[in-house]
Amino acid sequence: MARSSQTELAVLGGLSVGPMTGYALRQAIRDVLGHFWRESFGQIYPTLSNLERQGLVTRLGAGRSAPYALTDAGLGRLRGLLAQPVQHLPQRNGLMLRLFFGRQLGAATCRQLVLDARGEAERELVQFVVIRDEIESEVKTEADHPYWLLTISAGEHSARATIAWANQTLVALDRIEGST
Amino acid sequence: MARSSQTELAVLGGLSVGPMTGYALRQAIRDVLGHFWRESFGQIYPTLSNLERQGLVTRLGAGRSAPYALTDAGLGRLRGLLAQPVQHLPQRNGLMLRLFFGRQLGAATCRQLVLDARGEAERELVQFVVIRDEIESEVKTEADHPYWLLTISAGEHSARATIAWANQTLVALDRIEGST
DNA sequence: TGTCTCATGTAATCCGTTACATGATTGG
DNA sequence: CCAATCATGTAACGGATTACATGAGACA
Repeated sequence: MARSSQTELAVLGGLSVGPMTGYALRQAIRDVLGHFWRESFGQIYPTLSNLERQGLVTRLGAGRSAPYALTDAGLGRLRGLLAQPVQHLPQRNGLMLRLFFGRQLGAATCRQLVLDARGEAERELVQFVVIRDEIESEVKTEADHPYWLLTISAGEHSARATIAWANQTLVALDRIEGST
Repeated sequence: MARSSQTELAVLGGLSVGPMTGYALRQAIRDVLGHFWRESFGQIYPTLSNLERQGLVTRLGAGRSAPYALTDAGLGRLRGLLAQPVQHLPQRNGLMLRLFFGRQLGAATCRQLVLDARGEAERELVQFVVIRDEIESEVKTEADHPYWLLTISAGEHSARATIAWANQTLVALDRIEGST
């Protein structure tokens, strides 16, 4: 699966929920998929043009703000892409890199980094509750909702793991600091 | 902090542990930092040449297999880079993207994806124990070790969180499957 | 009228992987 | 002497961000 298909997948998937403009699509990806996905305008618009040329999406009506919608062919392509093996992204974690070379950085600075990471995880956790409530309280319960909640749950598990690790790590850093 | 500095950081950091050839550096990054970092030859060699031109690293001896070593200036630069704010990488999680659009994929296929993810997390967990033992049993206990263990601990927390999430998710998928 | 948000696009640039090319060294 | 590993590099390509450019519509 070529890398480009990853963006195609996100775009087609977004439109499978409902017709949208490119602008709204980008907002939806940022707001709803933001915890595990991101796309920029520079990717979304060329991809949409591309998909339109292939007949996988079409614009509902004319004019600048006409939303894009999936065609039948587009839905087929989406299902094909979803069935492709998951691509393992090159993960790069700047925090871990700094901690690994933490001796050069000093225990005190490492502490601050870990505190920051814990704070961010705590804020995320709050966000997840908000999103979960939004999904569960939507008037029209979409068939997609149960799946969406699975990804929220993953975010919650991940955030809680980060917080637990951070607390342990702060203790460990105290020991390191004390022994120098 | 430019993106390129991220590779510089990893290279300088690697050499802060000890002199190495580019080849060995790549292996070390793959084997030791592999859980949260990756570099390819195409990045490492140009970066090393670059750093040598700037006098931040130097080769010990002549010849093809002469290892690179940090200079004093290089160590300074490393400390400077480490102190820069952590760069938030564009995270893209293909598994989550598929689950989010899981209705199009079908609950059974989603199940398999989650099973695969759990299996991988379990294998990682075993790996972490092996690495932890290696670090703790090294004859010469390096001052870096306590910091290395912090990153192993993060990996363990993350893997355990993935396993717990997967188990919950498998139950949830059964419910979804049952209700269709 | 002016400003904010909506909406679309493009060009420059950077980063990173992959594939290719080359040759030295080591061990069987 | 042959194969595998060590060791270094480069060129092509693709993907992604960023900044720039443009303009419509809403509303105050």
